Amino acid sequence: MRKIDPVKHEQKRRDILEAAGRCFAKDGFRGASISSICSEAKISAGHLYHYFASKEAIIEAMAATGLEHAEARFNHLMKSDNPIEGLIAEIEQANTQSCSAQQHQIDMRAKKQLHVDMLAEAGRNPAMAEIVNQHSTKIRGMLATLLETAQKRGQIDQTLDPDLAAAILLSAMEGVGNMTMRDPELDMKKKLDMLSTLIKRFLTPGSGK
Amino acid sequence: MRKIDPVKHEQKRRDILEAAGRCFAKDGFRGASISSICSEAKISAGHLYHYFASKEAIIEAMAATGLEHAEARFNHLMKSDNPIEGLIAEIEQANTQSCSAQQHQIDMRAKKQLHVDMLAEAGRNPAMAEIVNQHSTKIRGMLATLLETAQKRGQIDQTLDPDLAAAILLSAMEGVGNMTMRDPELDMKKKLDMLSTLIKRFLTPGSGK
Amino acid sequence: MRKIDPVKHEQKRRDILEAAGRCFAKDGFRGASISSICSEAKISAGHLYHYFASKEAIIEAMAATGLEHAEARFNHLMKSDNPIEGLIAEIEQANTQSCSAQQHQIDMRAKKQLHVDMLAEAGRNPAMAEIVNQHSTKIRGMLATLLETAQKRGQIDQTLDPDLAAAILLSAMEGVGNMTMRDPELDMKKKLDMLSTLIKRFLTPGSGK
Amino acid sequence: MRKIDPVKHEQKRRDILEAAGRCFAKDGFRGASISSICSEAKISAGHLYHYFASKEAIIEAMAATGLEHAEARFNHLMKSDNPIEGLIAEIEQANTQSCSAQQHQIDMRAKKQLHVDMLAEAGRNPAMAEIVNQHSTKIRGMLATLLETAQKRGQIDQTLDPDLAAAILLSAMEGVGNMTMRDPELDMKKKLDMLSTLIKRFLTPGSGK
DNA sequence: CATGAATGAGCATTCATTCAT
DNA sequence: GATGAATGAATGCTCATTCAT
Repeated sequence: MRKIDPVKHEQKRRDILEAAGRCFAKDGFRGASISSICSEAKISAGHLYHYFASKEAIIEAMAATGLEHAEARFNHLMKSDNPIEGLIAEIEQANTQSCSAQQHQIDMRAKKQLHVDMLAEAGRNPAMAEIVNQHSTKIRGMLATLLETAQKRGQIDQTLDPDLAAAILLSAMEGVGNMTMRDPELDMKKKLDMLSTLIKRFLTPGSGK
Repeated sequence: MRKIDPVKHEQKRRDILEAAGRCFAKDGFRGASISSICSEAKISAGHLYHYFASKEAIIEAMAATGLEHAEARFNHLMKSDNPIEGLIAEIEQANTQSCSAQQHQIDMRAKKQLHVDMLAEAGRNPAMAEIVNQHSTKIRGMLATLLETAQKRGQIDQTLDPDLAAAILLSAMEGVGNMTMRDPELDMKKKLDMLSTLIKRFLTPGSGK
Repeated sequence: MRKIDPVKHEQKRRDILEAAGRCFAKDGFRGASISSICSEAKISAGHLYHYFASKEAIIEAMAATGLEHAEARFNHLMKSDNPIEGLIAEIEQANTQSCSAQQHQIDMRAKKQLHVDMLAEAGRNPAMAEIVNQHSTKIRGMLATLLETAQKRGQIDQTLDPDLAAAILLSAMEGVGNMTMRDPELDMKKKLDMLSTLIKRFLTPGSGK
Repeated sequence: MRKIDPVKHEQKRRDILEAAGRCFAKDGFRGASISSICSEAKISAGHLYHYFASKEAIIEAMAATGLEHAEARFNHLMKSDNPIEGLIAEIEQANTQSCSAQQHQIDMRAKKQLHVDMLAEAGRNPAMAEIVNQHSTKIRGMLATLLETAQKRGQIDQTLDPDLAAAILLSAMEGVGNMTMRDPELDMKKKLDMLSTLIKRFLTPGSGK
């Protein structure tokens, strides 16, 4: 007679988070209103608070799960034996819409937008800063490990500090990702080729003098 | 009957813009209120509307003048004969606080914050998108010209497309600049050294295979 | 098909009423929420409505049973042959914490708070006004009867109208009880001694001129 | 051209305070809404916040000014040479509506209601508790001084501690004042006569044994 | 020029209550 | 009996903007 169904509850949470993601991408964390999120999620204003304690909590949950997904994907792509190839695969994955053109492009754009919003938010919201920093540290660690392994194999320059090199590479990749916002007129394919070149030259052994 | 003094008027506009910059850096474009800007600028709420038609207008004007300053500084630093040296100078200028430590660091952080905010805003505000894009295009043009000249002189790799290379370089620099937000624990000096290495390897002739 | 157990039902009602009492004392009738009462009573929000039709109904039931308890205690203490002694006993009972200091003091304070809240509520809620008035009339009747008996015995001034004197005495006692709220710094023991003096002088025969 | 008119501002504050008083008396501090106060004061919801920082601030200001008025009136009535006469005058002033029957009675009732509400609020709002306590302490001091003087003149019993006696008298008066809420059916005139008797017997010299 | 009074829509959040299970 | 999901109106408060002076 009395049951708590944690599965349904969790599913609803995810639904709301997705709706919130669409609203945040369109209007920003501050610009999106609770009522717009509720409309998008097709629930009443009051009911949202059975799932999240506050707007802040929604933002944090969304940032956290979003970054976890990114992390998982990155982790998967780093399985390659060659870090250069892995990075390039990751870049292409993150910046191109391969199949279901229209819909995917929207998701892509929304993800980039959320990413930049999180960075901006991190600058003034300590909770967000910590989420972003933890995620960044994790990803950096993964890449650093990969670089170290590759160094031992002689695939990449052995004089580079793996951690610092990872930091710089990820920053550069992020910067190039943001170009969609800054310079939407540039051809994505050409940018990615040039980025590949940059990465190869940076990492290739013997190029360090 | 006497006309307004256009010089004074322009000065007041600049004062307000500076005050707005401080508020926006602290609270974001949406988070900062007109009344807080007026307090900071020491004018009354109503009076602000003699200088700007709306909050939107303030945001746009601030973005525009802010980017013009950045542009001017970049232009000045690109005067060097060697683009690699120029870029590194620019990076250091943009990421370190040389003299009046405390105050400067605050300004630095505020500028970075505003920069990211503008990027985020550009994603949803077409007016902001155009401002950011125009500025980006200008800076990219400058750097591309410089790279082209250097290619002719044989200082850098001649196989690189100057425009694309400039785009990638600027993106990477921006990404590294944003690291302060993502990973505040990393040592700035080391990051800049690594970035220099990246740029050198990317541009140095003969490294292309 | 089996009927509800009226004993259990009544017990649950009492449990809820007690929980409600704690919440109301802490946050007031308006300030306490149904959900906080349900938490305190360890039942679900919806289930409460099997026992009470509305928040209003809870408030009224709580006021009624609370006053019935007060009434019973008063009735018991008025059993004494001498009304002066009885009143003083009642005052001490109502204003001091004899044994389990800490806990009792909390209960004391909560009761006083509820008492004042009821009075305030009575001013704008006719249902509450009637409850308070009925209770007050009953208690006043008891005391009046007692005074009348004592007058016949010559224990107290015979010129006093018993009903009016009872009203005034009860009011004064209530006022002194409320002093805990108004002037918490005053010593309770001394106040009670002074109140005893007041009562004695008021009632003692021959003091009327 | 530019003027701040503090007189007008202060007048508006008072207007709002009066409107708030009416709303609070009708619905209680918690029950009255900002929007109802604004309707009553004929201003917009937002504009109220130019005059008061919060609802809390309105409540406190209203309590403070209300008690100041009461204090002033009390002070004036205590000018009499005989404290017994003064107190009785005060009681009558506070509990009867002499002239403009209808309107005054409403004010009277509203004042009593607010008084009880303040006491209830003081039990859980420290700010209100302090306001009530400060006022109470002041009034008590006045009365104690008066009693002391009268003791020296031999007008009242010299064995009573003036401060405690003042506390008890004020409490009793308050309790009787609250009777309007508890027992509205009782005749006010008779109650006041009986209260006079109580006071006289309490204070008259020689009645202490 | 410059002020600050004034507006009214909008915000995040809370709450008493209902209902399907 | 008993649960917790669901509602939607209401609350205190903020804000960009306008306007009389």
